[in-house]
Parts: sequence; C-alpha cells; structure tokens
Amino acid sequence: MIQAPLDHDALRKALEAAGLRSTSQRLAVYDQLAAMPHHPTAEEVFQAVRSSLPKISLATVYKALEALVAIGVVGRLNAADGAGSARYDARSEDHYHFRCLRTGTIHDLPTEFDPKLIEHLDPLLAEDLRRQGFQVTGYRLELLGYRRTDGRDA
Amino acid sequence: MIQAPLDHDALRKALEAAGLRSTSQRLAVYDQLAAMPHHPTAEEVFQAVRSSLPKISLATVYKALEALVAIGVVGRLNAADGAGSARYDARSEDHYHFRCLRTGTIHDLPTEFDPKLIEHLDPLLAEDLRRQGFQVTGYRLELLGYRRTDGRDA
DNA sequence: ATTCTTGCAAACCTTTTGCAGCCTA
DNA sequence: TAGGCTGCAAAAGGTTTGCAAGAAT
Repeated sequence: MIQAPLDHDALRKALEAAGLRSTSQRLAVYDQLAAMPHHPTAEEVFQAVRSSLPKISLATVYKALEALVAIGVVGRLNAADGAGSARYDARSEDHYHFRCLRTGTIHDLPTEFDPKLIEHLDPLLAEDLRRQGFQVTGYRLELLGYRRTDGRDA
Repeated sequence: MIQAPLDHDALRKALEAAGLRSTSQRLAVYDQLAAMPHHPTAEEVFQAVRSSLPKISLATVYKALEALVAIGVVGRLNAADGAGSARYDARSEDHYHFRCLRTGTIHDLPTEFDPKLIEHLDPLLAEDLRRQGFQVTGYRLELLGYRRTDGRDA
C-alpha cells in the first residue's frame, strides 16, 4: 500500500513551516487528492472537492494544488504527451507510474522493486554526463501500456 | 552521434507509405526539427521554419508535426510538469532524455548504455503487473537535473 | 490588525478547428 | 482533376491573474 497520506495535523505543520496558512480549501484538496487512486486532473479534484466545499472555485483548486506542490507533499505529473491537462499525485517521494495509452489515466506502481534504479545506471554514463555538464538529481520512470478495462478506469 | 536524420527521399517515402502527401512545409518542419539539438516547442520550430518558408503559419507547423508524429519519424515529449508546451524530437526509437530543471530544455542522452532497461526490471514485478491487468508495452526514462550554463541552453 | 487566501471574471497561452483557395499525386 | 494541405482567423481547452471581500494568525 503505497504510503500513508498525511493527516490534518501533519499537513498544517507542513504548510506552517513554509509560511503558508492552513485553510479548509487546502486541507480538502489534499484529502480528496489522497483519496483518489488514479492521479486526477485539477478539474477532477475540483469536482471531488465540491462535495465537501460546494462553493470552492476552480482557481482556488489550482492555487491549493500549487501550494501543496510547493511544500513538497504533492507532485505534479506531466500530461500524456504534451496535450491535455496536468495530473496530481499525493505522494511526494520517488515512485513509478503506469500510464494507460487508451485512457490516459495514471496508476501507481508497487515499489517493492528497485527503489534506487538510478544507482544501476551505468556509472560510466554518469561520469560521462557529468563531464558534459549534466548534473543528475533525479529521474522519472514511467511504464506505458494498456490497462484491462474492469472498473476504476474510464 | 544520436542518429542520422532522414533525407528528403526517405521522408517522402515515409509520408507516401502512410497515404500522406509530401509538402515543402512538412519537409521544412522536419529539417528544422532535426537540426535543433534541444528538443524545441512548436513555437520554436515555427520561428526556425520561417527562415526558409516565411509565409508558413503556426497552425501548419502544428499540423505538420502531428503528421510527422503519426508516421513515427518524430516524437512528442510531454511538458515539464504538465504546464507549458509540448516538445518535439526528430528521433523515433527509444532513447533517454535529460531535462534541465532550470530552463526546461530537454537533451538527448547518449544511448551506449542499457538499451533494454525494462528487461532488467524485476520479472516478478512484471508478472505481478500482468496479474493486475497492466499490459506493459514500453517505458519512458527521463533523467532530471541541472545543465551547466555554457551555450546552447537559454 | 495584518497579511494571506478565496472566489469571481477576465486574461493568457497553447493547441485545435472551419473553411476557401492552393498544391500534390 | 480530385482530394489532401495550407493559411487565416476564430474557437477551444487548460491555467493564471487582478482584485475586492473574507479568513487565518
């Protein structure tokens, strides 16, 4: 099971530590995001959050997501191939994604394997890159394919 | 050195084989794209192509890029993290990218290493994924970091 | 009390589309 | 010649911004 989402106290502290205020909108956005298994778009988060905060606006959802990304408790994922909208992820640490080429949805991958993939990359390559002026600080691995249609997928 | 870009004859054949026509705009877009080392946005391609075809329109550049992606001679890369614009790549086969977190530019990585990374992924995981309904057909690996500022980068 | 945040609407940017005229096969 | 393609302009998403009123510290 992925990772325990932050509770309100932890999230309040994280916001506070960054000099940001903890508002009901930010908490609600985080809660809804953490509860959605397929990393949703801002619009999807908006629709979900309306159930608890009917008067929230889409702009506020964008701002809240931006704040959560800024403090590092939420990640923003790129769109399928440059088109469409961004997707958000309540996990902050490195992990892998599976992107369904049919629906565009993104799923978390179990991370029992290879948590430090980059250490396996050819050390010679790393040396080579450094020499060329590339300082590598992280990586992103995404598996592509098709998800059996049987439920949570659209 | 990466890969030889297609010459006009090869590109004409590729377009023809797909039932598409070879136009000066499509050839020019491909040429400019292949000549740019840091995978450019549609707008950047547009500006570059104007030097040879001053009356080309941005819409045509988008359509040409779409055609080139459709026949598989150009790849479309996702935007940095969901925001901004897509970037294009005149290479079609699997390879790796380095994304500069400062400028957003994307560079090709030398591919001397690990051309079949996915085969190294835990076979157990692959089995696990299949059981869960994920059919993996490809993957995307992107290194993130900072590029020494010394030239082609903005 | 002060400063940050919200919500609304308008602005913005990237990408797509409709259509008349042009060009390729 | 026929049908795809271009170029223009307008439309369509998705995301950001300006600002007055409201909320958090």
